[in-house]
Amino acid sequence: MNQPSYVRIATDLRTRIANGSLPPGTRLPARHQMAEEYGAAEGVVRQATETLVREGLLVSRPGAGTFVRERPQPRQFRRSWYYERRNGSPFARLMEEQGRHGVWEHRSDTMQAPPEVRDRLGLAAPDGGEHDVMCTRYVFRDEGDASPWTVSTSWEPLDLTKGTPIAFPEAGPHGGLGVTHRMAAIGVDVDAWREEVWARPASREEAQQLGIGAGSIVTVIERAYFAGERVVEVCDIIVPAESTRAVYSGPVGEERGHVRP
Amino acid sequence: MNQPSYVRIATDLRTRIANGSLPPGTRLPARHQMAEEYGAAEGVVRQATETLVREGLLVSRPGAGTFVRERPQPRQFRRSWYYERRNGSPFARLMEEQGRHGVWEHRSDTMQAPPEVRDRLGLAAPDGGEHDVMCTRYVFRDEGDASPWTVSTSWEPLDLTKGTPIAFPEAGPHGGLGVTHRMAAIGVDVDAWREEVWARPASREEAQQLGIGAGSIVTVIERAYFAGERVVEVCDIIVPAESTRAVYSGPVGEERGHVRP
DNA sequence: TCGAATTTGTGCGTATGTATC
DNA sequence: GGATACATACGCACAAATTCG
Repeated sequence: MNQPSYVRIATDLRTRIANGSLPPGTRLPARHQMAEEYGAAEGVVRQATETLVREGLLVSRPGAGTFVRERPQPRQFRRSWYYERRNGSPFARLMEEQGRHGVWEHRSDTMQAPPEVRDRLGLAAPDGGEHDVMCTRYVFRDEGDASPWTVSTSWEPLDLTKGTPIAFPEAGPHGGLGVTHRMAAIGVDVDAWREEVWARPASREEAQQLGIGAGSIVTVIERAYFAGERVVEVCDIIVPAESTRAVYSGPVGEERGHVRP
Repeated sequence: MNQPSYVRIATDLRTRIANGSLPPGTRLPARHQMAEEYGAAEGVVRQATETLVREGLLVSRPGAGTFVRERPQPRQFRRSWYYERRNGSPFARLMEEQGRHGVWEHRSDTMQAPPEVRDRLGLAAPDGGEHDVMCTRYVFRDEGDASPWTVSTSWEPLDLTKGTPIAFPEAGPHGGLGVTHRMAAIGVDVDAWREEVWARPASREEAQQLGIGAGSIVTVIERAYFAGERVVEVCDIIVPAESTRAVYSGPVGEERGHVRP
């Protein structure tokens, strides 16, 4: 079975990265040079390196070169159900558990929810152009780390929070605390969560924000928090797929309620 | 802001697919024809269609053409913690809940566990070439559906199951039942599970098995079942990322134990 | 500081092999 | 078997970013 050249080259590079003969940070020879070394055309080498860029093993920077990626310690993004109802920020807590120090930036704006978010929040049809959600964008980082852990976007319905001290998630007396904490402060009892996990190629903007190669893969976690039947928050959590694993765990046993279809 | 041609073409195709003017099953014009229509080179059109193939929107078949993908109903792969400890096969049950009918093929072999599996199962160093795990490969399908939901590979340590009626997961009186059921039959009390979720480009073989385009993305779910501190099964579950979402949900509350780091 | 060399990203055109119809 | 279409491969050119003397 004869493999295409670009697959052979990709495999060769992959093994040389794996066995350490191409350590992180190494700059690969230029395209034309590798083409000569492998006895192949430049386009073929390009296909091979693009493959490894999508796999997260290489990064290319125009004008600079193609580099073996500095692999951050494998990141564990624990998503366990027992997390909330504790003090402090959930992300800060997650990082502390791994001996890291979490920091983040955010920006909150009111807006009219786009149709897809509307649907997830169970909002009625829009009333003219009126703003009906608080949208907050986050970038979460480990203080010592160059590239962020995740970029996230959260939406909360204004009919719940407008005029309350928690309307802005990161401001006021409960600023920066978890959703369940903040909601409890206005008498909303968050009793369940639900997350849908999938993956897709990163957009150009996401790849840049997360410091990953163009076209590489992001894991998408779509979270919802519930108070009874009411959805009180939804959030899109975007993480680089090749360096971060979402970890779920729990007991084996009978159904105990609090599960959303 | 001037975008590259292949991005423009990809965006154009994406919107035409989204708004229904290129319905599922449509065959796109041949590359050389599209190149003429867009006033671009063939290579550029190829870049554009390859992008959409990776996104799961197109499939190309050599000699036949490039087609808008028949989008299966969005698949929900529920992974909730309360699933087990019920009668029947977990997959059959999952499908029933969605009004489908699950079927599957399998093949079991004893083998010596590869290092990575060894590590996950907590096995000691290999003893010569002796077989120490039962490896079972599955293909799970919806009876009415062309492409499988998932291909999975399960490993169970033989020092637990060898010589017992459950040594072959799909044979004997407990064949086809869930891991917790089968283990209970030999007195092993499975009390916790843990899943790591991430994603990567599909291998050629996986893409073919799952009926997705070359280079498109698979979600990987690495599952472990625990009996106390002992890992009694590990399983790699591979699903097409663009059509399947892993769904986790649970209550909000305090830690209740049964969680594995 | 600036300019020259280098490198990637993008684009063009062509040719051949192989699968499909 | 012939026509068609994609996969692979070759080679070239230019713009933009980066590097380095």
